[in-house]
Amino acid sequence: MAKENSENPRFICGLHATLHVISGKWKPLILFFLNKGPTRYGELKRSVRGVSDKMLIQQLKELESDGIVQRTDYGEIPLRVDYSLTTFGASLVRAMEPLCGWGEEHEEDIAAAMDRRKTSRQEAKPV
Amino acid sequence: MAKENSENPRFICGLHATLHVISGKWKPLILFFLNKGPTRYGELKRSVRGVSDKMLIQQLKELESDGIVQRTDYGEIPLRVDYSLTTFGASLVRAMEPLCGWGEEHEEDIAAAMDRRKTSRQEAKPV
DNA sequence: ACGGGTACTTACCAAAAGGTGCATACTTGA
DNA sequence: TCAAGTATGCACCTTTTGGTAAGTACCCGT
Repeated sequence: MAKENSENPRFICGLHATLHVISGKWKPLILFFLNKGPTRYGELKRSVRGVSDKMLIQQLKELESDGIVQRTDYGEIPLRVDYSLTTFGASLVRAMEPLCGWGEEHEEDIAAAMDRRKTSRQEAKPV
Repeated sequence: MAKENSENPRFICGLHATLHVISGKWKPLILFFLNKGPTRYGELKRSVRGVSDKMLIQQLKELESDGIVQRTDYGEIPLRVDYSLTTFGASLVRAMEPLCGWGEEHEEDIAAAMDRRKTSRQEAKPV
């Protein structure tokens, strides 16, 4: 039942495919900052507040292996690496814009709904 | 460190917010089918192949609490319920379209990248 | 009365995602 | 030499998510 990926390794709709690329707790943030231009690892880490090294590296690697971001090692004496969007990545970011817009417009409703769910979960597990 | 949601309960960018609404293993699929029109529970279950009752109901409830879908109980003698997109939900689906398009165009690259990751994970844990 | 269909609900479990913190290897500045 | 900074790796653990399987309550046809 869990192995029917032999016949249809593809997705139901394109969104399904896209979500595999952009979902991950820090990916939208990373994409958001990289969209502003190439960013050094440490700089990125300071921008994406709250992310740990492990998570940042992990998500960057995934984005890299998906061809969304590009890692550049300058091979310089004091370690120097930066990350930037590939052309492919830039096209993704462009396609994401309407969804960003929608999210911005309805941020409050979404936040309210999230709070509602968070609250009821807390009520379910009191102590 | 994990409780800094007191000052900024909002999101970094709209995408961040949107992803909270559409991420969930079956949500894109559900949205995809509901976009075709109101659908009865059982019908939806048969459409979204492989989903269990628990998951389908759970995701529908979340979408409902987010105001994306609408549950209609016809109160008829043999139980009859259907689900449809709200106006809000329809606007979300519209905003999702470019991302769907991007996903469709690059389905193969995405699938290839996913396979690459799946394979290396299997190699890492042989037995 | 029984099997099957409707729309769920629940308890229990496994897998995936994410978090913490320490370790590396190499640097520069004090 | 010691601390601090660069970019990463790794082991371990918790949280979240998803899956399995069973049960409920109602109805219908046989």
